[in-house]
Amino acid sequence: MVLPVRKNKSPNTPHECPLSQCMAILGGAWTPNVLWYLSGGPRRFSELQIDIPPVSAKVLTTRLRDLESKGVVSRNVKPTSPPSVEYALTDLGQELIPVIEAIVEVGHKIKLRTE
Amino acid sequence: MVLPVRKNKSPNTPHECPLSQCMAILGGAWTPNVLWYLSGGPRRFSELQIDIPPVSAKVLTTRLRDLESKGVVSRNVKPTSPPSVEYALTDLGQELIPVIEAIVEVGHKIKLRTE
DNA sequence: TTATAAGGTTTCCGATTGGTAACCTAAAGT
DNA sequence: ACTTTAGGTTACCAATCGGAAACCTTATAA
Repeated sequence: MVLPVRKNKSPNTPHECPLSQCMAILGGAWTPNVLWYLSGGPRRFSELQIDIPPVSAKVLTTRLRDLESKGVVSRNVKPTSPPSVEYALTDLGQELIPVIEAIVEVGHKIKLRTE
Repeated sequence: MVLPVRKNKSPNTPHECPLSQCMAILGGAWTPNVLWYLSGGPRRFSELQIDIPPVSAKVLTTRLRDLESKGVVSRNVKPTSPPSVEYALTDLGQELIPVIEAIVEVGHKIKLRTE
């Protein structure tokens, strides 16, 4: 007795995979963390380093540049001395907040299970 | 004029980072896709391969094993010949659905912007 | 005049990923 | 006798990732 493969599509068939679209943004190391901290308001480079101690300067720079090029984060150089740079979520970035919140919420539930 | 670093914590301070907890689950390649298709009901190995054509057998196996060990997915071998194996979301896995849905929704919005 | 600050960049390197392709088992169909 | 099927496993390989540490600039403060 051989089970036939159900050739029908799964009920959930994304149209050209929005999942991958979005995960391309969230994918890199520390990306969700950066977005989370920025969701609390604009934040400077050195402040993000304090918020997320394990992130290296190299990776933090890379992430912020990536997010900027994707239109998720804005970069604002203030004419102080030495110049300070403030990062903030763009409108598109704001749209990601529900995702981050959902992730955080599940993270809590997972903790409750493992404890 | 030197800007003082705001030493206060960001308003959003996760308590021992549920973000990382959850991202540890969602992190691997194709993981969100697998969860998405499983959210439509139980699905067999070969069916998932059809659902997600670019995933290799090796990676799909790895993902499913990972998810199983994390209690997100259940594995059920049916006594057919050759044996067929059905994967399904556990209760914990169900809790991830809102996250996946949030990701999909943002994916759509991103598409609208880039078009 | 030397140090410090902010916000990086660059180089080097090892670890982790993920892909390809070959292989495996046992039973059932042809 | 041979092939197909389901669900993998294994070995090998190249690319990518991310961490550590050193370095850079320019203006002000000590």
